[in-house]
Amino acid sequence: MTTQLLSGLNPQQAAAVTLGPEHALILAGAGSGKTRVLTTRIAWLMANGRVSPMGILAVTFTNKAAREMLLRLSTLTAVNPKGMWVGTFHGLCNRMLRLHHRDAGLVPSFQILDTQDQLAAVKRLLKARNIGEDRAPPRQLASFINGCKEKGQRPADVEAFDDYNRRFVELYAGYDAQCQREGVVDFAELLLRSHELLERHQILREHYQQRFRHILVDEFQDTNALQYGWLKLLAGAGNAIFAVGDDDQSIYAFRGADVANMLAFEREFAVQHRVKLEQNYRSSGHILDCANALIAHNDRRLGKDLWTEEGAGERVVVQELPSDAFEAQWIVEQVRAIVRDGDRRSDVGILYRSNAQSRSLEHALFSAGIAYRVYGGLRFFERAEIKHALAYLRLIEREEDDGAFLRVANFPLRGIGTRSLEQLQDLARAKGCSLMEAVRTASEGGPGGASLGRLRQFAQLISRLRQESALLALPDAVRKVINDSGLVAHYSMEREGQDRLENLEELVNAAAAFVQEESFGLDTPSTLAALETEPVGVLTLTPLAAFLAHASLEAGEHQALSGDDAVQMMTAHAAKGLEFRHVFITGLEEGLFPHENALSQEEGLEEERRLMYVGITRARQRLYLSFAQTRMLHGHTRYNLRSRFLEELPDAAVRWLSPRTSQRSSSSWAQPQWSGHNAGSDRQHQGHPGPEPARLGHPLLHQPLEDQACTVQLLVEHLDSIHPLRVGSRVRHGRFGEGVVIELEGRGRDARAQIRFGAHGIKWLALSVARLEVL
DNA sequence: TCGGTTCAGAGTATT
DNA sequence: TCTGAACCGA
Repeated sequence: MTTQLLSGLNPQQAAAVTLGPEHALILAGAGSGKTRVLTTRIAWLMANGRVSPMGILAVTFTNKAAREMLLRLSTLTAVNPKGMWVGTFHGLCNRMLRLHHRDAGLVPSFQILDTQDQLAAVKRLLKARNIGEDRAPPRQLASFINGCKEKGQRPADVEAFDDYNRRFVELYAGYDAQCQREGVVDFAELLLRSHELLERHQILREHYQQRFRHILVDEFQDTNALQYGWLKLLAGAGNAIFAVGDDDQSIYAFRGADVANMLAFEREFAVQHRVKLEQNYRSSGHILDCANALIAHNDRRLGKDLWTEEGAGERVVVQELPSDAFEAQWIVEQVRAIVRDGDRRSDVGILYRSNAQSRSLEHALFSAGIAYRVYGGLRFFERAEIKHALAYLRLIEREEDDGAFLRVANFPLRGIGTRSLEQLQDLARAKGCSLMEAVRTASEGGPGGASLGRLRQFAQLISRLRQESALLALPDAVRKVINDSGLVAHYSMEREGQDRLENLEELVNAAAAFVQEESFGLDTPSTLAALETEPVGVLTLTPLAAFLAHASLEAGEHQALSGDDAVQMMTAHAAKGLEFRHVFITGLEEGLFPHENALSQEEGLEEERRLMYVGITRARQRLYLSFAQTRMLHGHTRYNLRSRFLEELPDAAVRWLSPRTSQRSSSSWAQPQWSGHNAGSDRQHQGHPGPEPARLGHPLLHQPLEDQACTVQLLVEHLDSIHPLRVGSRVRHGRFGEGVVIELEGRGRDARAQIRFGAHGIKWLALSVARLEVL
């Protein structure tokens, strides 16, 4: 049985899987079979009787990763993994808090605020305190609160060093009080509460320490201080942490992730076993050479080199284009060629640094009639109509939920205006009760007669729904709520309400699917057995409360914009964990990728490089890198240098399709190096390794005839804009002295340059007027 | 309460 | 340039 588990693993993987019950750090390179090692380890531990299913805790960051792990486990073992503690940090903390809600100081059916809800709660707090949003910007306050919580700090722990800060701390305290009153917790609170629970309750802590003999952590490099602290509390004397991560793929420092946790873990736990997984099963050799060479430019690394048993494959293609529009057009051509060669559109991933870049790409793909799908839009449970329906459900579950009350008291419209709601809030504040309670007790001094009647009707609607839905199965209850609340009627009246109606219907389906999943997980005999020592709390949660928690913790799929076989477009961040046969990384320009905001500190640059590394290692077979000489950004045409990352790739693994200028700062504009003849246009698809780049001619001239007129026109326009300055050029000005060009825009007489002068700061100068000496 | 206008800001993102 | 949010008048 165990030999079968180990078959097909390479020596390092097998070593990791079969490590003894001690702490271990697994450095798992991209495409090295990380998930396989994690799940096989769990299966192996159980198969050898080293641990029972309930002795395992496996934690990931995303629901997707958790699902993947459960799926693989179900193929590796006979145990139903649903009852095991496998999930996201937030999911597991939620589970723990439900079980021990009393010790955690929470009501049993506490609700979870997502980011939107949290922001609304913060705004409500500011309003209640009459604090203008200019004095405390809600977003800033929310992120301050989250930042504190992620460092493990309650208001009392935060050092208030100035008045501004003191106000934030004060508001943080007010926010926590408001949440407590309403019985809601935000995402960070789930973790912090759970941390405090373990910290303060020795018996509980020891119970879990003894129970979870093996703690397995996925993507360890992404843990923040609080998550690491939580793991430390769970790690008692007799258990083992199996941490899997890749410092080279740490790209979330900006949201609190701290790679240093990897080293801290080795040190604090006196980790004896560090296993490196370096054999890559995804990409061909040239692609890996690029990845290795690039990441070698980072200083702070644990050190790792990817290799493959497969061949070198095709060289990585680099293409320079005159503008973002041309870049998009070039990609369209390549995708067409790929499809002509028999691959699917969905084999293609197009990556970019920032979402704004998707526009020109979408435009080109759309015009070319190529189906594409952009990741990153609104997700199912984040849609307004769904949030509305959920707000009704939340009020039914817990009438103290003022956030939900305010969201739907007057939606659909029932004549309860802002004014009445404000009065009601004042009343509730004065009485120290919830809005719903305030409606019930309001007589005089509250909202005026007519409004009060409507408010009472609303309150009656909610209690009627509560009573009636209690008798129904969850999906039927959801259907009743969306109908009787008037949501369905409202959206059927709306011109563009059809999609929203469909989404509401989908919510009913989601509830049905949820009920089915849950009953699988909790009612099968094997998992009940696994849960036998579990306090009953989790089983007493109503299906509705459980569904609401599910809706908050799992926002659902990103919307798909087009059919099944579609080109996949996303940011490099979103691509982490995915792979494509063919990958385009676009916009490889200084200021974009690496992003300008990251350039000021060395750490920022290294993170950008890791992001590039993540992008490169997504490709299985072919990798296309492109950059544009000019790009429209924020309404200005920017003239960017090509990305330094391109210089960091090994020549032998790369094929430049466009002539490679020797200096990144040299002007390829002043001396266009393409021949201007339509040489080589009979080639089926340039972009694949083929004839000498020098003989290619400018790739744009390979466009179909009907497009060529416009192409030439565009080229002429671009040539018109020649001037000797580039971003980065050093110049001298009579009055301001020496400076550096940081941006260029306009052309001809309108051309302007933004220049940073030492003592005189940053200035915009018209090139036709200013006397500039280029240094 | 809606619709239009104005204004600022513009990175990456999971739960 | 474009977008989302805030604000004001009907």
